[in-house]
Amino acid sequence: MVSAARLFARQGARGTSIDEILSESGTGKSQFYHYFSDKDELIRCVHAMQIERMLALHSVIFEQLDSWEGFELLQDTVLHLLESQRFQNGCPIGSLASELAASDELVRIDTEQYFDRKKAAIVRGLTSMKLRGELRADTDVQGLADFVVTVLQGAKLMCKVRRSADSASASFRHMMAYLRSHRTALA
Amino acid sequence: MVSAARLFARQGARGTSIDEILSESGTGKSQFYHYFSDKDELIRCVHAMQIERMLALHSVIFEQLDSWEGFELLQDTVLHLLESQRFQNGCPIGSLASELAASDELVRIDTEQYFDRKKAAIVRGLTSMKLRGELRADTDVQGLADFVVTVLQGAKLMCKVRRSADSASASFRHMMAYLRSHRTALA
DNA sequence: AGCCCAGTGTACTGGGCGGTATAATCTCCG
DNA sequence: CGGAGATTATACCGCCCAGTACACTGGGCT
Repeated sequence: MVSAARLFARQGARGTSIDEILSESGTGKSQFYHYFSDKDELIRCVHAMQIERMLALHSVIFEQLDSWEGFELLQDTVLHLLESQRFQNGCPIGSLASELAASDELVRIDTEQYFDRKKAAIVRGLTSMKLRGELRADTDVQGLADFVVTVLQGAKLMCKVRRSADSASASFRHMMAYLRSHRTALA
Repeated sequence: MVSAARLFARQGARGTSIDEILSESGTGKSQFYHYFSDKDELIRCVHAMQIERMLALHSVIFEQLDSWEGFELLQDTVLHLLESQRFQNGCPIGSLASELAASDELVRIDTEQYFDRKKAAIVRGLTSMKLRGELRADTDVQGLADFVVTVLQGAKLMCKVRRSADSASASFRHMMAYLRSHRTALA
């Protein structure tokens, strides 16, 4: 499963054969078909696993999203994660979604829920900042959260294509500047 | 070639067979191998064609990017394009890049140049706004252009996954608000 | 007419794919 | 020990894939 994830990131789900995954993981075919009914199920499981892995990895950060430092931490973490793979993979969830969202409805819905959960965490953080009076009362928390998710996802694609963090970090800088433009005098 | 593009958008390049393309376009195999040496070349040609098509389609808008109305027009055009395909495809260039950038270096580089050309058009527009005194003198034109490209790309992925323009249009709204926050008193 | 040849239709090939069948092995319990 | 059931290795199957071979067409030239 972890082998499958690695290969999917490198060559896409459709571009990876079951035999390849098996030889990389050192297991046999009977094991595979014992745990999964077919390749599509494997793809969905890998995708769901990546989603849970990402959300778990960021869960601590998500709880700190009620401060500017929290958002800084979020973008730093994303950049470090991308750098640790030398900007070669971008976002495994986004990549798989791009490849399969149009043809596999279950993958599409799982991805949608992933974005929803990310957005919800951001909404929570921004809302409590608003309640504390750090954000202006007329701040569009929902739209802003969508905006953050969009920028994060776009930035990860930029990294993958450009093999560099330059565009992504510039985008993050501007995103943060915009977020901060909603702060009140008190904050 | 246009059939190939349509199928690639729906099921990805790796998920589309040559036979499928041929039966959809009503041509034979000998024609295909007369014009292309192999499938990879077709993929690259389709990708390059999509890039030129997109840039040509936006060329008029790119020339108007020296005004707020120009940017409004850009985002409206992108949204209309996405809507006309019922948000099922997102960005064909971004999708293909997500799928293949890690394994096909030529596709990656073509995509990078596509982003560069888009960015250059935005830089031109913002620079002339700056020279006319509509943007603050300390505006980071380069970074801002990267930011716009990133948001556009992220928004197109959001449309594809969510099958709705809500996230995208919220993101565009906030992007515009941020751009406008750089205007001078005179503008 | 006779020839040529770029362009086209189509049958074919070898290999790799997803998936299955079957036999061997391990594990647990009497 | 012995046997039953779960787990695993491996040989295999049919299909579909990318790519090739080859026969055919029709228009231009002599």
